[in-house]
Amino acid sequence: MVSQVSEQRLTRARNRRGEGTKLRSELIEAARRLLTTAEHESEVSIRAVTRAAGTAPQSFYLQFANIEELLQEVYALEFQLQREALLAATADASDPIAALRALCRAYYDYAQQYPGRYRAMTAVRGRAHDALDPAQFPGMPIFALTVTAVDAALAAAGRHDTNPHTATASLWAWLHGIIVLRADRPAFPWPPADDMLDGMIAHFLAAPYPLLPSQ
Amino acid sequence: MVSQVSEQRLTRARNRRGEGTKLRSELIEAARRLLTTAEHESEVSIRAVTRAAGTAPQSFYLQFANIEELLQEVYALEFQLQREALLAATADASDPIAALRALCRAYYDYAQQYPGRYRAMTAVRGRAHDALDPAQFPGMPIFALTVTAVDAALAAAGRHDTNPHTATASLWAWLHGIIVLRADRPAFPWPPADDMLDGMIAHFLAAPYPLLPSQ
DNA sequence: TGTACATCAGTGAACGCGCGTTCACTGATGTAC
DNA sequence: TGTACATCAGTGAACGCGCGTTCACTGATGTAC
Repeated sequence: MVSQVSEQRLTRARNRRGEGTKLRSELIEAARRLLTTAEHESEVSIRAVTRAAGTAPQSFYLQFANIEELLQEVYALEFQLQREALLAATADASDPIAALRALCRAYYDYAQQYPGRYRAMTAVRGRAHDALDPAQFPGMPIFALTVTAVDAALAAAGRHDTNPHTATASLWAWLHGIIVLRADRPAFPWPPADDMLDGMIAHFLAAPYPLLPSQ
Repeated sequence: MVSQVSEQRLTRARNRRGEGTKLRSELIEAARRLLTTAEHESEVSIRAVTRAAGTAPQSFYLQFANIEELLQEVYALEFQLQREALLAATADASDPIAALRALCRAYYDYAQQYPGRYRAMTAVRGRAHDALDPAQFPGMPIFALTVTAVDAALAAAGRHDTNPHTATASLWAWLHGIIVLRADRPAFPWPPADDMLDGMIAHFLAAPYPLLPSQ
C-alpha cells in the first residue's frame, strides 16, 4: 500500500458557466499522467485521478459514469497520438520495405517511451471497448495503416501469395510480443532490440518454408 | 466491487503437529484455483486466498511473508507443469520440424486452457522473480527445452546461419504475442489460430529476406 | 505409567487505509422580466 | 437598469467495503522426567 501525501488538494479554479466539460479533459490528462508512471493499472482509480486533477472525488461523476468510461477516452486519444507518430516516422522512407521497418520501429519506440500507457492500451481493463463493433475500436486506424504498409512491402519483396490482413495480424502479434515480453522480463538475456526487430522484418518478408501437412 | 458471500468459512481441520507446512501447499492450490478464473490479478489477495483455503487471514503469515512470495511458488509450479505438457506433446513427433510445431501448439493450448494462470506467469506482479539471476527464473527450463527444439528444427530446414538462443527468443516473443493479443482483443477479426501458428512456423523456418542496411 | 510443560498450528478481535458512491448543500453566473 | 430566479459547476460529510497487518490468545499434541 502506498501511503498518500494527506489530503492536500491544489485549489483549482472552478470553470465558468458553460465550460464544465473542461474538467473532462483535465481528468483525461490526469489519467494519462498517472498511466505514464503507474506500475499497476489499479493505481488509476477514480480517487487517484480526481486527486491528480485537483478536484473532489464526487466531481468525477459529473463527467463519467465509471472509470472504464474515462479509460476509453484515454485509449482513443492515445491511439490517435500513436497513429500520428507512426505516420510521421514513415513519411520520408525511401521505399516500401524501409517504410515498414520505420513503422515497426516507431511502434516499438512509442511503447518503450510510455510503457504504462502502451500496456493500458492493450490491457485487460480496456476490454470493454472491444465489446463494440470491431471496426470501431480505437486501434483500428493503426491496424489499417499497417495493412497498407505491409501490402506495399510484401509487393516490393516479390511476395504476392499472402492476404495482407492475415499477414498484418501476424506481424502485429510478433511486434507486440517482443514489446511486452521484453518489458515483463527485463532480466532475461535478450538479444539487442534492433536485432530482434530486423530479424522480425526479414523473416516476415521471406517466402514461407513449405511445411508438410503431416508435420 | 464484487460482494462477498459473507464470512462463511469452511471449517478446516487443523493439521497435526509437524504437518504445518501442509497449509502452505493448500494456499498455493487455492491461489492457482483463483488464478484459473480471475479476471484481474488483484483478485488474488491474501484475504481471498485464505478464504478460498478455508483458513483465517492471519494464518497466511505462518507460511509466507507477502503475496509475492506465494505467487513465486505458484509460478514455479505452473512452469513445471507446463514444461511437462510440452515434453509430452513433443514426445512422439516424427521429425524435428513436427516436434517444434507440436511444442508451439502445446504452449498455445496451455495458455488457452488456463488464461488467468498464463497471464500471471508473465504478468507485472511476477516481476519480482525476475530480479534474481536470470538462469534461475522459473521459465528458464522451458526456454532451454525450446532452444533444443529450435536448433534441431532449423538444422532440419537447412538453416545453419542462426544463433539458436536469438532465434528462440524471437519465436517465443511471436508465440506470446499471438496468445496475449488474441486474448486481450477477442472481438478483433483474427485469422484462425491454426493458420497463425502454422504461418509463424513457416516464416520462422524460412531463410530471412535479405534486408539492405539502408532500408 | 502419569503428569507437567513446551511447542505447534492455528484463531479472535481489532486497527487504519484507500476505495467507490450517495446525498444534501453552496455559491457564482447568466437570464427573464 | 435593477432584481428575482434558474442553472451550472462543483464541494462537505459520510457510508460501507475489502484489504493488509498486528497482537494477544487457545487448545491439541508430543516430550521429558
